[in-house]
Amino acid sequence: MPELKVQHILTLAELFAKGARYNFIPITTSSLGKSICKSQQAASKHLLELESAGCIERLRSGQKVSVRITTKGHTEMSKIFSVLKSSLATSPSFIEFKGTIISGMGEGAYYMSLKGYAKQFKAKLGYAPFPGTLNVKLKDKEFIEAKRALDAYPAIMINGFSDDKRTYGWVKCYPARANNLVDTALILLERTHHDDSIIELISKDNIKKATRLSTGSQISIHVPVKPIS
Amino acid sequence: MPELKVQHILTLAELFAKGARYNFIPITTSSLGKSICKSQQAASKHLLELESAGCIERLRSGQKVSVRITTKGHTEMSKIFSVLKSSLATSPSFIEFKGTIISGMGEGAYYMSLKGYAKQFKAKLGYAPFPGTLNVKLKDKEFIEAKRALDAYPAIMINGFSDDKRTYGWVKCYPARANNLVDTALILLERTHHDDSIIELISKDNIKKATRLSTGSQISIHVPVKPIS
DNA sequence: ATTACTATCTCACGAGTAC
DNA sequence: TGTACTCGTGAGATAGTAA
Repeated sequence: MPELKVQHILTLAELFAKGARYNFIPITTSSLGKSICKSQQAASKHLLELESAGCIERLRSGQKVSVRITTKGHTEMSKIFSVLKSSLATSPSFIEFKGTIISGMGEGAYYMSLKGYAKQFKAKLGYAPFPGTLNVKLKDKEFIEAKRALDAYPAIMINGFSDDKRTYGWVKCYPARANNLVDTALILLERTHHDDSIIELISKDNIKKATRLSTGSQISIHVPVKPIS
Repeated sequence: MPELKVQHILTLAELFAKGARYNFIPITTSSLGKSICKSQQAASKHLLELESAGCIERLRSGQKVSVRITTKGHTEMSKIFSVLKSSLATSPSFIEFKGTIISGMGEGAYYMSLKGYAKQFKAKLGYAPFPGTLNVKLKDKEFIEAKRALDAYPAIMINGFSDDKRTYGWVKCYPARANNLVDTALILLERTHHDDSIIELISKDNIKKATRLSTGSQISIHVPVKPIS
């Protein structure tokens, strides 16, 4: 944590902006006050405090006062800057879901086996999924929100299609890893009868077997995403 | 000026660092308090204020609370960031001197005409200077400091030499522009009898004539320098 | 015009505590 | 455990003013 007082940050930034890093810059406390949206008195105090903190130097020639930022002032500012920089640079490399396995498997199997989907899965995911989806009831609102967030990320699109009877909606696939053990894909469906708190997973093999999990078990799903710039 | 309160900057930065930009992150006010070196109460208030400012959203699931930074929060943070960024990026492209022309011209002429200097001037500056230097009395301490600052920048070096009688010191030349009118060079001498408050200028032609200035006139000298990274 | 002192006010913070 | 209230203290701000 930088030792620069937070309320001095913008004042020091203003001095930098005025070019006071490398030369003594003539400045009045009232103009500085206006720049930082504070009173003349506040600006005066800031300068006094920055000076005694060793962040700036002042030169007086009679009435006029000039200010220059010291190396320490520069260092302190850089510290703050890099804290903010690294903060803003943070972007997720994955989105995590936690929940409980619920029944499922029945209806999903029907869809997975439809040729219109199966062919695309094979082509785009590299495998024909085990016939059936694993349904997971999300534990918390937080994960329901995460599901919405995930929706904004690019996915592998499985297109919808029609047969004689009806039309089938698209499916968005997000390759993921369940319990850090099994490769799977989280799927978002164009049309679903599930509520928001349920997500579905598909996999090459039977996930329940592979993870030795059964209905009621806790499961965590780790979905890698490309950081948004 | 950003509307984010300054004391919230580090708190928001901490939330960013925890990854709260893209997902709801579970966080307790006491852990947040520790992170920002404040009390649990302060952290709680910061969150309340950031929330009502529209910078964050909170989700409660019973006991647990999760926080996510909104687009506005991101925007506000970015504003602060770019203020600091542009401030720190500021570096001088020139150093300015202001002063009064004083006599001079006499002694300087002698040195300028010495072959040991004249040859180097011709080779390194591209011209043989008008025989004589223009002496400028700096107006303020600020400019005396600027002179010291200038000394740290790379210059065109005119080497010292010896003849039968004595040795002559080096001369550092900084190409400059006087009154935004005449190309000149500010010179710093290894040995000088002048005090700190006087600088000397050389030029291809007679500066006084070119600028129509005479002893006692105000003059400003603009010395371009390469920004320090 | 300046800077910076004193007095006053506001509000940020921490302590204690209810829920 | 949590969050967030009230309240007291003091830092940080402004107003007025001296130099």
